[in-house]
Amino acid sequence: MTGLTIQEAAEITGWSARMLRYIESAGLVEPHRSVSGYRLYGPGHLQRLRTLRELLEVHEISLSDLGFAARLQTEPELRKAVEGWLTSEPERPQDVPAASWLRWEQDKHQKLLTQPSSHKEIA
Amino acid sequence: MTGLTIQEAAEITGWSARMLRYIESAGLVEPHRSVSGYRLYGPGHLQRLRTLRELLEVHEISLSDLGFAARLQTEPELRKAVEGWLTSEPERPQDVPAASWLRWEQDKHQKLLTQPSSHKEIA
DNA sequence: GCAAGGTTGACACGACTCTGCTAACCTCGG
DNA sequence: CCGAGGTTAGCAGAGTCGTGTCAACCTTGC
Repeated sequence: MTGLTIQEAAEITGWSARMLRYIESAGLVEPHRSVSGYRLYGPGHLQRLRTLRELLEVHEISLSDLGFAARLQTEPELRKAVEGWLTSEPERPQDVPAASWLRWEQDKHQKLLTQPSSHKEIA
Repeated sequence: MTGLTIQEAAEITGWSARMLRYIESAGLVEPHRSVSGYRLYGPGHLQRLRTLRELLEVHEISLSDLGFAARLQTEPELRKAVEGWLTSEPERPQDVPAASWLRWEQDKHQKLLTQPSSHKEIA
């Protein structure tokens, strides 16, 4: 009783049990384990799972994106390199109206949303 | 002569012509165009392409990652949301030793490196 | 005017993502 | 002890990424 089982956690967070395991494999939300190996989700985990859902849906990002964001936070080298590259304008600043890659980045998620995923009560 | 053709640019930057078009479609390096539609790469573009190469290889990131980083810079909402999520510890701070997702994020690139891509003189 | 090389569009392929499902096995509660 | 439900491992299938290649057509240089 030091946490909910994976099925319970799944039901109240809206993820499937399968996805909870996947998310764990990605290191994003890692529940405790009972002595016998059962996953035990505490309130903090549930909260984190719910906000994760929010985050991904609202901003149309992927788990990989989040993983990369994490790297950006913990690898200053990387952060500097990336920011440096992004802010150094190629030729003329007006060339890229800050919309092309944005389009691109969002298009690839656009398609994901059009496929009717079984549990996805966004509508 | 206001820029190199795609083939020339490809040769001196190490990308393939195909990839230059792909990179352009991602909005990351967009050359000028001649009246007849030929891509014209200037010194700035070449520089950007070289550093892009560096960036991706050294830090093992993808074009999508870079696209996401760009979004982070221009969408404060997103940035705040992501940073907020990442810094809110799930239960105990020691749970995730800042290595799991890092592993995960790098593993997926690890494999990419093991496949012998035709032009990739990293060795 | 013709070969070399540019343009877009499409197919293809392997690796990876996200997700469901099934199998074989372990654990818990009554 | 037995059924519900947990665990891992793996297949599967649609979609994306990175990349090559090929076709059909246009442009340039000589």
